[in-house]
Amino acid sequence: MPDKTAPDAARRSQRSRQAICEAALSLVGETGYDKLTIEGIAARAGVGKQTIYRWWPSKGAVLLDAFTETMEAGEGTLPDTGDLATDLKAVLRATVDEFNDPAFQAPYRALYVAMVNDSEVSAGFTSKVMEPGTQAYVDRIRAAQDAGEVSEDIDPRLAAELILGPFAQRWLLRSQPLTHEFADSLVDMALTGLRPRNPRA
Amino acid sequence: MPDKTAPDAARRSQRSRQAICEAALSLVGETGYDKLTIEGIAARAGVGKQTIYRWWPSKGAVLLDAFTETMEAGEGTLPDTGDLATDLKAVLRATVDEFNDPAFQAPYRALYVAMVNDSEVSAGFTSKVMEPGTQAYVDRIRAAQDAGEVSEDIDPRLAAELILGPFAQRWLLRSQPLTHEFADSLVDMALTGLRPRNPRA
Amino acid sequence: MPDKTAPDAARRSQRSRQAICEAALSLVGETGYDKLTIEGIAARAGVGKQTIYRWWPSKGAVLLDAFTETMEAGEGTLPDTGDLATDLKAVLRATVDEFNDPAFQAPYRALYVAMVNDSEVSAGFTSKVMEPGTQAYVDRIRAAQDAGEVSEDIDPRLAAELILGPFAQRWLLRSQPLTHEFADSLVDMALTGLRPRNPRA
Amino acid sequence: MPDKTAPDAARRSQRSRQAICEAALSLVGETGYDKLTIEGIAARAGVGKQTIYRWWPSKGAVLLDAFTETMEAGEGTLPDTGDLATDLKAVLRATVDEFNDPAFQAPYRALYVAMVNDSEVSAGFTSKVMEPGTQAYVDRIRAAQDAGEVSEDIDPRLAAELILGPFAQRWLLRSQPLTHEFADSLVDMALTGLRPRNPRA
DNA sequence: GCGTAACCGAGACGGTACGTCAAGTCTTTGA
DNA sequence: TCAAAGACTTGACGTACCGTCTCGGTTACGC
Repeated sequence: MPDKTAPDAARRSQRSRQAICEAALSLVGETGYDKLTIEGIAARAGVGKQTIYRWWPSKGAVLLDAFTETMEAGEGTLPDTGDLATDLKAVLRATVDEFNDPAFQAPYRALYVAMVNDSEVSAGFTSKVMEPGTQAYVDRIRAAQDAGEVSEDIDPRLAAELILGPFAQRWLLRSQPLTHEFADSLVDMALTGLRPRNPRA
Repeated sequence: MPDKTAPDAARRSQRSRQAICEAALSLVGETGYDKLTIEGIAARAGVGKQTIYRWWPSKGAVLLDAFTETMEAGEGTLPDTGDLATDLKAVLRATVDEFNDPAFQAPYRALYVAMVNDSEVSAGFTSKVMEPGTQAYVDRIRAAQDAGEVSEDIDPRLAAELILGPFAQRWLLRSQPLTHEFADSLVDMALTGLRPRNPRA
Repeated sequence: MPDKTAPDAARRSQRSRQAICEAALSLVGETGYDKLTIEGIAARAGVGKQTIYRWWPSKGAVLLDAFTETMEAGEGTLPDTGDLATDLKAVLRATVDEFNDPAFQAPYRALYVAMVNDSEVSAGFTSKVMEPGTQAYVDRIRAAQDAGEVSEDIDPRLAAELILGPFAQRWLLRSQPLTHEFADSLVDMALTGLRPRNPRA
Repeated sequence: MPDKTAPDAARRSQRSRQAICEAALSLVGETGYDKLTIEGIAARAGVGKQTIYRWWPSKGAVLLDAFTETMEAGEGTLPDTGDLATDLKAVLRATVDEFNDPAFQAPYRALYVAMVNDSEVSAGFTSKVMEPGTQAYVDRIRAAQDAGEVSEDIDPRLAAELILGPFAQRWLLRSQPLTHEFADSLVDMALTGLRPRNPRA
């Protein structure tokens, strides 16, 4: 006996689910996160509001689902040419281009908002969107460690954050433009560190 | 060139302004950003709604004003004991504690949301809130350069971002807890970089 | 051809409609027409504002509906004792009493205001409220014509107005009190006219 | 002990008074009574709101003042050609034309609303606007009594109402158009009455 | 001829109500 | 049988005015 007349997932209409996700993505691109409404999504999807409320707890959750759907085929690995700096720069430059594309930026920024507000969404976003990307960095760095290109005693995850954190911040704050030069400098600095290579001695 | 019959700032009631800022801060702490309403602020402040709309364009702007007011006395400099790592760790540990304090965290997180949504707020937030803090790091790092503790050819601002970016990211994503250990590791890694200090030694 | 995605009248909640009408009538009696507010009606009726806006275009229209509802059972005929003067006086005296009753007067006066302002309401008021009452007079006068008591060449409708018009004006203007004597005199004068019965000749 | 620090009428600005009256009349013609606002009048007149509140208790009172001002030169008498019917018809036809003029109709209708709502205005309206007009009818009818044209035992004031009441009613209700034919019929019927002139002849 | 007391314009203030929009719940209807 | 359609209550939105108040400035009177 279900506690709350739980919906029967088996009978779920895939057509509706699809339409709702598409509507949510296209609307958030047009109007931004906080003008995104359940009513609007329902109307655009040609669906009753209840169909949304039945399956998602909040508009943030809808957005998260919609977003993850578009990136099913996450390319989980970074290239490995043997030179870590080159590989990281290549990937980060591509990411720069992606985050400068308005069509991609709008829903991503919306998700960020949804996430900061709602720790439910936060968990999903972290594990489904952020984690795969980060893990690819971690793997590549670990490979570099095995090749002796990176010091053994550093934590690869923290190292990944050292690169991705400043990148994300600059994108969020819009404080300075995201450029390829920025990507390159960031990688270089992360690899080298602040301290002089050959201290006095 | 008057934009729209601008209100006369000279006649502005300081009592109201104060009350509105306080109400905004206390409410955002209680209910979170997206349950924060202009009506609620007006009611709590004992003020007509129009008095808010007259002086601020959005609730994000109110929040920004309210927040900046509490940090007028920005501590603009970092300590300088001569050892950069020690100084950065000390400050970052203090920041960790601050960002773990729920009373501080709520309005700050709210501001982040306001900012990601609204590039108007974004600019104000960056220049009034982020910039002073970042600048203190920049100054300290430049001092370290003068002392020969940091390589001459790095950009101090980018270096500051290298530390603050990962920190902000971890706080926003709630992916892992903010601890003193994290602060220390972050500083160490930023100073040293990923590459082995003494390659092939 | 529905103008604007017209609501589906079949699904209309009769409970809400009833409550709104009752609330409107009781409130207008307490506060007068221009202190009557949609918000007040909604609150008193325990109903959302939107439920009012969905079905009525203005507070005048609500009032008109509410008022007509109370007089569904319009007694459409005047007594006919064979003596027109007697019958008219009897009815007009009753009307005097009715219009001196504050409980009746308030909403009626309010409707007058709504009507003078708004020709939409004006038409409804005329056809649903005024017309039935006037028609009863017309019928009785026509009967009197058939009985030879009233001249054949007068227009019964104009005759009805000859009696009701002065009555309504005195009520509206509050210039002099509405009394039974006034009713009697009015009927007498309307029947006899100003001219001497037996002119010189 | 002054009740409310009454303003000093001697120092009143006639320029402002004039401007307010003109603004009130022109605005009520453009927007109707209930869209007429004190703020609007003040703005149009180039006057502070307080200047209105200082001298008038309500917008109805302003309107009444404004209206009476335009009819200072009240034509206090009806023509007397010796034939009452002719004279009454002439005047009533002129009144028909006046009340069909939109420029005149709008403020007059507005005043009616103000009056039905507010018994303060009602008294002023009756005595300053209605009374002079009615009195002219009363005088003319009394003259006709002296000339033997009208029965001695009728009340001239009631007689005046017998004509003016139906006229006002038809104008207010917009139930049927105001025409010269209506004016003529009304006068004829009022003079003759409903009963046959020569019963049983 | 010089305060000084008023009215004046302007408009900010704490409020109320507007008419709209959307949230989230509940009921009716059709396939 | 359940999804759609959509009416319902609730409540915030941003706007328009309310009537009160305070601000300089400008008369115009009384000393």
